[in-house]
Amino acid sequence: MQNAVNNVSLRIACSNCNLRELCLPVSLCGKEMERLDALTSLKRTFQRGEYLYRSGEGFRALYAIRTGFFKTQALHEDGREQVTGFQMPGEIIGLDAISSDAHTCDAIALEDSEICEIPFDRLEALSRELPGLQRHLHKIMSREIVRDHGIMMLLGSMRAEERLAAFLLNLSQRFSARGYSPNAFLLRMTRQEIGSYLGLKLETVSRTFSHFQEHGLLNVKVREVEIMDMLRLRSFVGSI
Amino acid sequence: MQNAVNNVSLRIACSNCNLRELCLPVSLCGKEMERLDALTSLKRTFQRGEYLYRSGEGFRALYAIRTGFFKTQALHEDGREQVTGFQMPGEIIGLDAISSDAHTCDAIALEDSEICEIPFDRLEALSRELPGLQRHLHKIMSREIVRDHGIMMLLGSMRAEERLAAFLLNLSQRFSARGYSPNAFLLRMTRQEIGSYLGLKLETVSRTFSHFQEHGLLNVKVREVEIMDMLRLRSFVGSI
DNA sequence: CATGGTTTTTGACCTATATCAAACGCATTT
DNA sequence: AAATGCGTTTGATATAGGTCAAAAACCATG
Repeated sequence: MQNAVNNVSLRIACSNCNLRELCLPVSLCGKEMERLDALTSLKRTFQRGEYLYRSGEGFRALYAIRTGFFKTQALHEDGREQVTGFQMPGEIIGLDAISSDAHTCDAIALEDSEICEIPFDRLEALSRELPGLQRHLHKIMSREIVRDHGIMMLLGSMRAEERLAAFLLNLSQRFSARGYSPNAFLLRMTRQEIGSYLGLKLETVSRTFSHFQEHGLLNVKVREVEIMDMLRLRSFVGSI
Repeated sequence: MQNAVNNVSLRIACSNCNLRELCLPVSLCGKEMERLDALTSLKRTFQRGEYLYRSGEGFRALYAIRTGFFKTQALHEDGREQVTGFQMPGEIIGLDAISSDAHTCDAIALEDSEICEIPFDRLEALSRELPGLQRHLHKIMSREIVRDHGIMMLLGSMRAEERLAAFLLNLSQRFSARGYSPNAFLLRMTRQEIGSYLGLKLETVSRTFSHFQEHGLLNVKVREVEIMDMLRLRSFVGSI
């Protein structure tokens, strides 16, 4: 909602960023990492509700999330919007804009967040020199394609309970990879946003949470989720 | 279904391929195109029903479709399968495999087809030398991401009629870009495959075709489609 | 700590699409 | 020409999830 200009420049290098095992620098040696540092000097902070970019804006850079949480949403001309993803620290966002040199969706901070700007032409130039970086960039793009196929599968052939279970397990796994508990976490998004992402109405999301709670799979208290029975939740996904 | 080994090597270079404006060579000069030719010498033919690759197979190459028609499908462990795309000449397939060095879906010829194999490590090496090729490869991957977001939107928030209209308009536009009529074309896939792609059951696809025909939007005769009222069909997509 | 606005939950009812089933059409084989 | 088989169409019925509505919980603000 807001559009404040309280974006600060901070000096934190890839080489001592605690996300380097998840983010772009994967598999780079010290010397190479320094060169990546030189590209990614610009950090910016965003308050909850602020836009990182908007659909239609020119493409200049990819963004690595350092802290916080974002959502991306595509808008239909008729006003309908679809959440296409929720991004957390270490993930790269803006890849969709490469194809047309313009962003094709909005990226909005779901909580106060900090990003790291990666000018794309300089990233391309560096990746021509560093095969390891080049390969990793390709892997990141490919991973996004695989992720999208997973969501297509979810939207195309799963029932509401399976969708929500898959969503929660995915969040759990990503929190876990970042050193947080896989069993208890805070949802940063509304029921409406979860529903948009999963192709469900917010009431259905809410009801499905309640069902899971009734069956002892989860403890849900609005935004706080605790997974009580991970195995049974897993068996939900793809069990019919 | 079959797994014949009637794959022939043919000598057709990118430089004289009539798909060069759609495929990888976009924006390469003569000298550069020759170098790409050197990579893509292996062409193979596939009969209807043959697999180009299968989920789980090791990743070595991308494939450019020269003639024919393919589908890609992802399989769920429980046997459910979801068609993730239909590919036609000039399109590049196999991008999902980069992330894990293994294919994550099956690619199956829907009619007798011919592909052009592009060994990925050599493509990466060449794209380190040719910035134009590098950028184009990135655009191709990004375009795939944007395409997938479109399908997510379709699956997540459109009704059956909108989905089918969007699907037909997309085919129409792609046939048109290849010099074929945008108004009349042959469907290469079954109702079941269309349904899987659109998140609908085959009966719903069939009924929706019938509705469109009743309303004078289409003439459908099994696999032959003629679009009678393109504008009204367009107004269907995203009209509520 | 009262207020107003947003988000979530729950209930009652409705509809788009799924499911089940049968007939039909077209192509291939015998 | 009959038989076989797959894909398609159409009808009758069922249901998962949508819609509408109201209450409850939560959050930010003065």
